[in-house]
Amino acid sequence: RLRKWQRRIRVSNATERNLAFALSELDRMASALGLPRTVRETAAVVYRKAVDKNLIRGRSIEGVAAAALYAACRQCSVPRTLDEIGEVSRVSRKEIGRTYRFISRELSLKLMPTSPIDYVPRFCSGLNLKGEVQSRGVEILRQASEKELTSGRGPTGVAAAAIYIASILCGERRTQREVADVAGVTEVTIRNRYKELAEELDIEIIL
Amino acid sequence: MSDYNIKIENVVASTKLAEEFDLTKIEAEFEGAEYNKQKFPGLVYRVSDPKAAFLVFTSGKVVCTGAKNVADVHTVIGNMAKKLNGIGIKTIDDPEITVQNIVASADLQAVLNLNAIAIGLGLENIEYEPEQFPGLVYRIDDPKVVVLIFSSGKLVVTGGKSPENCEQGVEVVRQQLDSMGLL
DNA sequence: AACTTACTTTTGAAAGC
DNA sequence: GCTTTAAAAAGTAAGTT
Repeated sequence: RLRKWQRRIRVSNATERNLAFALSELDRMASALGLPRTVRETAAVVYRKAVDKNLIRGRSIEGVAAAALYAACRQCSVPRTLDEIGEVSRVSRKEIGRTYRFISRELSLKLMPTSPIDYVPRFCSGLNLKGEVQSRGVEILRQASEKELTSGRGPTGVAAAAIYIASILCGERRTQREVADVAGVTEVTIRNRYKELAEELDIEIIL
Repeated sequence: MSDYNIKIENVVASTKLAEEFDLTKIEAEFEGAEYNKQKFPGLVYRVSDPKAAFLVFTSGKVVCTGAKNVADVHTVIGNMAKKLNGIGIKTIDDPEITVQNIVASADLQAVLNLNAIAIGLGLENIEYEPEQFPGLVYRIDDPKVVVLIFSSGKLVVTGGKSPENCEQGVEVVRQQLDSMGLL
């Protein structure tokens, strides 16, 4: 009888300790990424649901925490790439992606892939671009989506290309190198995407 | 009629050619054979007749990959047995060959909206993470196969045990997309 | 900017860590 | 889970020329 009690207390302590560690991990990563409180809370909710469904078995707390944060960012429409989450996590991008798919399916998160539009505000502020450029970029992305120019392409690359074009159209030109750096893609990718967008959307770019 | 250009790209099969193998001896006798026990427990051997690659194990079991059709699998395994006999290694007469996996490609000849397909097939039934990979992953239970769907309309069907499984997989996808008006 | 090479995803068996 | 094999799809990346 007493043994059973002690065991429960021990398990309870371990569970609480793990939860506390996970929450501090979430806080640490969220702080490093400068994420708002709402995202941290969303991530905590996702993590707790994963715990309630025993999804941590065979997985590291760090991995599930990172995956929960990745999912939370997407749910809150302030996406971070797996690479960005990976940079502040001690778990590899590959495992975060794998864990994300697992908890996403098990918790039925049903998240649509990230829209390039969701990256526009962050990328534009990183490039010190005004709201006008953001609006232009978003408009270009809306048209791109309608003309099937985003299927299968990386959201960050498409967003970067749209911003690159918008910055030129608004007379606030940023170089491909600058846009590539804030978006975390290569100049080659921006070149490929922006040429495709300009061509299909009949946008004339005068350099 | 409708031609989806279904093409088998790779066939993986397994069999047992002997009760045991001396991989070190085979490595010494077979030109190009690679065997690093600490790296991988099997010996790797490539042939170009019909092109294929073998993984040979000490247990006598063999895995054959890279063949372009089921007939070639039997051909290359037969050739392999003869080569082994050629260096004095006895092999089992009529080895039971099991096709474990077939990879095929196909083309629906239509540009696809993967976001719409993701919703149409149900987010809980698919995986589509363009940040990581450009194809949408669709797992089918009917013929138990996995289909990778690309925006170009090209498909990759894998996991099937027979060419028929692959064809059925393509047909299931075609029909589902068609019924949702996404083709 | 072109080329080439290479890695992402999926599948399956084998024997061992 | 990993290791090794092969193969396609399309996007992205990295190293050369």
